[in-house]
Amino acid sequence: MDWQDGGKKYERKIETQVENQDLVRKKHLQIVKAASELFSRKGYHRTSMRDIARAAGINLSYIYKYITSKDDILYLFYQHLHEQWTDVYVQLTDSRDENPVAQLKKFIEDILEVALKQKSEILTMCTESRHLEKDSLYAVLSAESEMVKCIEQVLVRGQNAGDFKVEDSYLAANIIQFLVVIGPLRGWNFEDRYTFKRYVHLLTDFILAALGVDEEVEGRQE
Amino acid sequence: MDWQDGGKKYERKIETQVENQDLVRKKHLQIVKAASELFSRKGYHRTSMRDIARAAGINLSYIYKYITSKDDILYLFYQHLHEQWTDVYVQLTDSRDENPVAQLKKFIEDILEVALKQKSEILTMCTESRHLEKDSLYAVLSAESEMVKCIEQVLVRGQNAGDFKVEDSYLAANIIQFLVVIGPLRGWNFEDRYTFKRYVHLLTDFILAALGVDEEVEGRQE
Amino acid sequence: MDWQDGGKKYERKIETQVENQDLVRKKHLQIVKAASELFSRKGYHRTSMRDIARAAGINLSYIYKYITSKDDILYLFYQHLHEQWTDVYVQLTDSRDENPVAQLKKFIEDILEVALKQKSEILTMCTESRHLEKDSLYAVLSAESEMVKCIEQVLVRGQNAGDFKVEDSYLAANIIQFLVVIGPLRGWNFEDRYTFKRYVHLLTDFILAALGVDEEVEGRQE
Amino acid sequence: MDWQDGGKKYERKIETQVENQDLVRKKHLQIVKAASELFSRKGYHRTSMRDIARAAGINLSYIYKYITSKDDILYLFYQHLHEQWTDVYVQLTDSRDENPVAQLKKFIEDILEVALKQKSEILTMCTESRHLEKDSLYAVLSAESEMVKCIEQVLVRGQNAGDFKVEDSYLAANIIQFLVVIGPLRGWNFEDRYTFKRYVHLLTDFILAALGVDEEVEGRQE
DNA sequence: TATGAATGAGCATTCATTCAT
DNA sequence: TATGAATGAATGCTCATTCAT
Repeated sequence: MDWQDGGKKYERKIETQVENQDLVRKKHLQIVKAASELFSRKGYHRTSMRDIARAAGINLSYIYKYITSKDDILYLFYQHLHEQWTDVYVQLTDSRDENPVAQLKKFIEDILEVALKQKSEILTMCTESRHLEKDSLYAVLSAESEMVKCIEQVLVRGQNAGDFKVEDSYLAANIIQFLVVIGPLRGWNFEDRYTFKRYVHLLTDFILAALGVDEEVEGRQE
Repeated sequence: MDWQDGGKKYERKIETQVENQDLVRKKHLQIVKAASELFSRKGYHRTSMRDIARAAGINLSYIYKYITSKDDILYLFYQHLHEQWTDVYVQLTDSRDENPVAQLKKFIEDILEVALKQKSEILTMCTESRHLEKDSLYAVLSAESEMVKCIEQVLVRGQNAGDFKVEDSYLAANIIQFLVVIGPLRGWNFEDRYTFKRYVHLLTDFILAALGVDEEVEGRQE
Repeated sequence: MDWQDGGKKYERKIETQVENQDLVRKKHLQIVKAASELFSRKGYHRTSMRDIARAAGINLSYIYKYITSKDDILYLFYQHLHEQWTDVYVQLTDSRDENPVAQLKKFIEDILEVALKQKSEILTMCTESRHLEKDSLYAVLSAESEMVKCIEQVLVRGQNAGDFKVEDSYLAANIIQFLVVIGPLRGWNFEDRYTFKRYVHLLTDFILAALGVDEEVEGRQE
Repeated sequence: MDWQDGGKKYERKIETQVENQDLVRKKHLQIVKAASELFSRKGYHRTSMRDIARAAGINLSYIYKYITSKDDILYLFYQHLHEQWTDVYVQLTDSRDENPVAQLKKFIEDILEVALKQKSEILTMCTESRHLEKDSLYAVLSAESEMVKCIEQVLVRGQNAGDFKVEDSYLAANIIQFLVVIGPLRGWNFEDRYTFKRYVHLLTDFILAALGVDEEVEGRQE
């Protein structure tokens, strides 16, 4: 089962009072954009529905035509972030004919690029996920679990091909998934210490070394 | 500069209306113990001062003699957690005559043991830290930064001794510090998939491999 | 002045934006049927316009072409109930040549039958009437007052004929009008304690006895 | 089982955050007095917690130390009214040695006097009772049912003594209980049509006649 | 005739905090 | 040292109603 199918399976439906699906999508986007910025700046709990309504330019009560509770917005926020990740994971899954090492390198670079754009959102994503209601949380966790599976598949293939030495591919996949968000989570500003390119290089090297890949040939340097 | 001195430097003072320092310490402990459990269960924002007072067995208004705001309690919570880590970092710093590889191994094992005990607190710590007020946040971040420095020193020593191959010791130290909390952060129950011992082994191997240590001699297995 | 004329006199006009009177009647009926059920189940205030619109199958905004405010619907609800009573009162008035005792007996039986059908509506009618706006309330009260007058006329005739002994026919008429709804108001389920027939018998006896009618001849029993 | 014992059995407890029972009673009284007036004037749903707080002279949030929800206030309102009735029912029960006819007469006079004082409250009581939450409603209904039992006992005794002719004492008791509140329920202002004394006389006569008491000796008149 | 989009005012309730003693 | 009484501001959410088409 790959990411694309798996992710859909556990998707939670947001109930709306408006039928027009285009409009729903548009308003959801409007809401989620406003909320993203606010959640990232003040956190979920310190952001009031009033704040969101104002920032989204939608009347407070009217927002409730498109969602049923504040939790929906948090879930929309996750969905929105995940959507931007999907491409990268789909590509990772689709490129199964390539050399696993190259595959993984590409993936790390791509996902870090996405993560760079979502810097503050990712922090929010990680810190607020526990405040999701049960259903939403389950949907988010299962989406994440699908992503980890994608990585794991690559590791297993690489292991079989003799490219990687991994004792436990599940843990390794989790660690990798975890490491690609370390930057936003620790609040690093890449201008301060590393260029983005160097950061990608260092993190890739760390991961590949951990997977037992002998990288000495390479001499990329800034 | 080592962890013990450094940590103190940036400590934020909590202003109390009570002089007796012993009493203050005692009450703070009472408060923090109650709050830890509540924060871990419900999160910072969903925990009310009333909840804390009740759980701590201290009159709500009386609590304000020992703190000035709810944020103080969150800060106390961090202090309390960090204190339990300090020993491990102090030991890491003190054992500078040992072989860096052994030193690091010991450190990882020790810190994972502490982290295991604090499972839910660590999750809370990571998810709620951003809700600290500016001063508190700064104090916490600088404490963390000191811890990272301790790790970095070991890496540098190991690098110089030819034990480690690390291109950037700062990033590596950060990653290690980050990885030792991956378990609580992802909510892993070790009973489910790994024994604690195996988990320590796998994570240690991953890190050592990333640092270029050739571990093939070892064959620890459960 | 009799019921039919009297009732019309004080009728409050519901202003509509639609001319076609047939259509208005049709929509009003649609609305009132939906509202009846909802009011009876949840009460007036807990029933939202949205609920009514949905239940009636009419677009929410479109409803406002046929009414001007929610209060109008409550008034329509009363009108609708009263209409079902009218027949009984008209018949009571029309049968002025009969023996007053027989007349009253027939009336009680008929009105209880209607009341049985409207069980939950009657409860709603009595409990929500005070929430009518001034004009509507006045219209409803005057309609009720006409009904009481119908009963009073019978009592007066019976008194003059020596069938009844009533010191104050106005109060007696009011009491009778009041007693015929006691069942729904107290929420009695006739299956539990009485059959409907026995209930009619008991109530009729009570009223006739109060009016000084000597009923000993009769021996109706279930 | 008599009213006093029976009533207590089903009493619902209102949970407070304040221990001091005297204070609780005092505040409850303050709240209930304000609420009575407001409920009677505007009805339960149109009365906001803010209204009540303002009228009671208690800070809105502080009210919640003494109650847990708005429904509690409605229940308090019933309790408060019922308390004023209790005396009359206790007296009715205690006077079981007297002549049932006299007993009943006294009861009707007493209860009408109480009802006169509570004119608008009684209307509210009857119209809003259905909006009580389940538990509260059950408590109120069982209290009412105890009152009816008190009346029924008198009827049964009178029946056995040959004073009353009642085919079904349960229904008769219910009717009597119902009739004593007819005045407030129909919104009668006694100044308009009857003096209070005459009203008592007329209603008493109606009830006694219905119970088959031959009243012709009496000639009370205004 | 009919509809979907939109609004402002209001709701019950909770909170961190302070006052008075 | 310790407590119970009290407060103001805010929160998520709902509602009757109107607008624009």
